[in-house]
Amino acid sequence: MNNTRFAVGVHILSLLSCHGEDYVSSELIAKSINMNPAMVRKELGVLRQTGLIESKEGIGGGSRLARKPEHISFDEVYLAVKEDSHVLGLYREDPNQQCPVGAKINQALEGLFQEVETAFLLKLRMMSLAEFTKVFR
Amino acid sequence: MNNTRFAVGVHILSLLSCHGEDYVSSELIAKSINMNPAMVRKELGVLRQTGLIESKEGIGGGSRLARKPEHISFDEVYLAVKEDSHVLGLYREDPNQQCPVGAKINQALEGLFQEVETAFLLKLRMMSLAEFTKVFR
DNA sequence: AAAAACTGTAATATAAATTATATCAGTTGT
DNA sequence: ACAACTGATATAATTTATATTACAGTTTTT
Repeated sequence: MNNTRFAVGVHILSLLSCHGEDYVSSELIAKSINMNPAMVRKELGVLRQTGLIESKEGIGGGSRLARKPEHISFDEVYLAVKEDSHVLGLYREDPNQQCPVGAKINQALEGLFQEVETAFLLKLRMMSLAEFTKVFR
Repeated sequence: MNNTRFAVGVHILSLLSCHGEDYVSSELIAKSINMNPAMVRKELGVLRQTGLIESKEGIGGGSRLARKPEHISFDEVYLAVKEDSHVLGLYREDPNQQCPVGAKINQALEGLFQEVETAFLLKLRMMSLAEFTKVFR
């Protein structure tokens, strides 16, 4: 995760949260983030697919939260944007199988990564969008 | 963290752990990881600066653990390799200060990131190199 | 004291990931 | 029919990560 996607996701959801049930255009969102509207729409697509937001086309269209911010937690946001990345990064592709460590390192790392990610998600699950957006009011 | 540095760090430390008090050359390490020796030495430099390993130049030289693996935990490894990256990624550089959300988002994200990272490090601190390397024996 | 086996570091090149921009067809309200 | 939107795609620019090469400096051995 060496990108801004989680930050962007949270920014988007915070904005939508602040706009209640109104639909917010990608252009308005883009201006707030200072980001290209096309990229915002791409990220909106991801959030929509995970069921966090809903969008409407045409005049007066845009996006809004699919649920109350009380019921949106950050683990969902993370899972939506993480794709195949990992909190602890990547593995090396082909460690030396002749070496006792090289032969088993990736399997061992996978276990470690899994365990850490589980704890990590548990922490994120405890944090809601509603709680987070209090700062903006 | 969209790189292999944590994995590489753990791989190096595991190898050293398996070699007890012997010095292990960067070339041997590089072969195990399947990585260029110069890059390995660069990473060794980072681990050395954090006090996790010690190195010796010249013939018969190389690196070894500075402490027993029982006393090396993964939060140290993470802190050594993370540099300025963050578990949850990066912030956007200049959100719109005219927007109530844009004006405060980075400050709010910083709090969130901090809290998550603290929990994350706590989890890593509970995992020792000694425990991890059991798989290799 | 010279050779050999190492490290430490820097410079440069290549590859991959991230972000930006431009474009346009399709939808919906007026 | 027009205007304000979304959704999607293609392409470019930028940044980050990885690889490679080279060489001066250190330490042991002969």
